[in-house]
Amino acid sequence: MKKVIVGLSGGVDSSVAALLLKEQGYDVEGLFMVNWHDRTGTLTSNCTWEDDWLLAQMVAKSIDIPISKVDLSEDYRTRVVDYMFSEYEKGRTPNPDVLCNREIKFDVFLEEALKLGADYVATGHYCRKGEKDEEYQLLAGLDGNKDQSYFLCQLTQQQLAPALFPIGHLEKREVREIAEKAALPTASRKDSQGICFVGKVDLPTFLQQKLQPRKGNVIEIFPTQHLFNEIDRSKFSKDELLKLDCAPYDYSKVFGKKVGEHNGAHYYTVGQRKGLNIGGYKEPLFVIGTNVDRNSVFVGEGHEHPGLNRKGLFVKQEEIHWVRPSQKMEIGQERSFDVRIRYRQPLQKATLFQREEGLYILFAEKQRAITAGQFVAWYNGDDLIGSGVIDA
RNA sequence: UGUCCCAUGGUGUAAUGGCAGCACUCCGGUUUUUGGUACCGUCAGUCAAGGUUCGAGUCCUUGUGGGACAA
Repeated sequence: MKKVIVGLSGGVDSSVAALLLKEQGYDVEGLFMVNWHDRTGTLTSNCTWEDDWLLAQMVAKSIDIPISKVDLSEDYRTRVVDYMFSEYEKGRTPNPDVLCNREIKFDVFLEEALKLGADYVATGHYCRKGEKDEEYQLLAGLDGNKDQSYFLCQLTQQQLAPALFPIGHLEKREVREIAEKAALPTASRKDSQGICFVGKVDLPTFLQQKLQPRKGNVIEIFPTQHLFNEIDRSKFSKDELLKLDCAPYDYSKVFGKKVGEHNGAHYYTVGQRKGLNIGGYKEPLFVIGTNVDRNSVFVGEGHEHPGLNRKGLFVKQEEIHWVRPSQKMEIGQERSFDVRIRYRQPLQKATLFQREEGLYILFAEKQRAITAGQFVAWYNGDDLIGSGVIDA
């Protein structure tokens, strides 16, 4: 009998994953991860890992599987949280949960599970595993509303090999129903939110552990800025145009009007509306850029501000990751994909251009708030082909 | 100093003498395994003192504060 170790989190999804595997006849064991002890800046003070551990144990008992726990908080701190601070410090906006999957759940945790003699490792992610062209596929979950493949966009073939996603073909509603029928103690437990294992935090407060507040100016950039003028496209080569279309605007050298003050540019991210403390406008102000060296936050009025909507983005060569190595593009090649730049975003038509320095991604429609440090993932329909960190 | 104009939530603005409304901000909530977005909701105002009127944000007087022109 094949042995599967399930990452039981104390939530409904991993509970049902374990239950289904058990019903399918696997030798199932639960393994609970402790990744975070600190509560600094946490909003849900009553929601600590102890509660989750208790729930996970109750679930294990309920479906009659052994369970143990493993403390990975050391790795979580160095490989997820430190990365988070360092990215914010550089003025970029990281995605800790993508890192958590790559570095913890499908790395350290996976190793632990294999040490315990597991043939497979399962999680409660809404995504599916397939096989094609002699490699594993990471497929979107069938519940289009819950699809979590985006969070696994950095996994490798080696990480995918022992993985099982028992609930990827189900709708959230069905998962809850299964949990209810089996009377699992997690059946009606609220879905988790916020940074996984840390929870919902007030980000500026959380970041203040490492990043000191520093007063700086909020500067409004007007949509009439010459920066936004259409260029004469006949004067440039195709590759020059590609670079221009995929480059961010540089606001630090153009005229802008000081409209307020902030406590540190590194606390802000592109597309952000709340927290600027500036009123009196007809339409809301959005952050359209930050500069941590000058400690400036650049804002623009309204959803349609040209600085907020861009045609393309760039991923550095060393940041490109192919979930499906067979699909890797050659230098000079261009291909169409379905792309998203954030969780739950409907897939966007885009063309990828592989160049020596990296990947240029040009969208059919302008994209709102393209953010450095976030992940871009490209799909072929359901099939997550690759991903990378947005450089700019 | 003379004349004129203005004063409404934190901000920007509406209201023939007849229930002070809208937008932005803030705060709270919903959605969301990242940040962010979106959606819903609450709080909050007629510069001060008198007067006219059934009734004043609105008209009159004075004061206070700001702006413009004049020298």
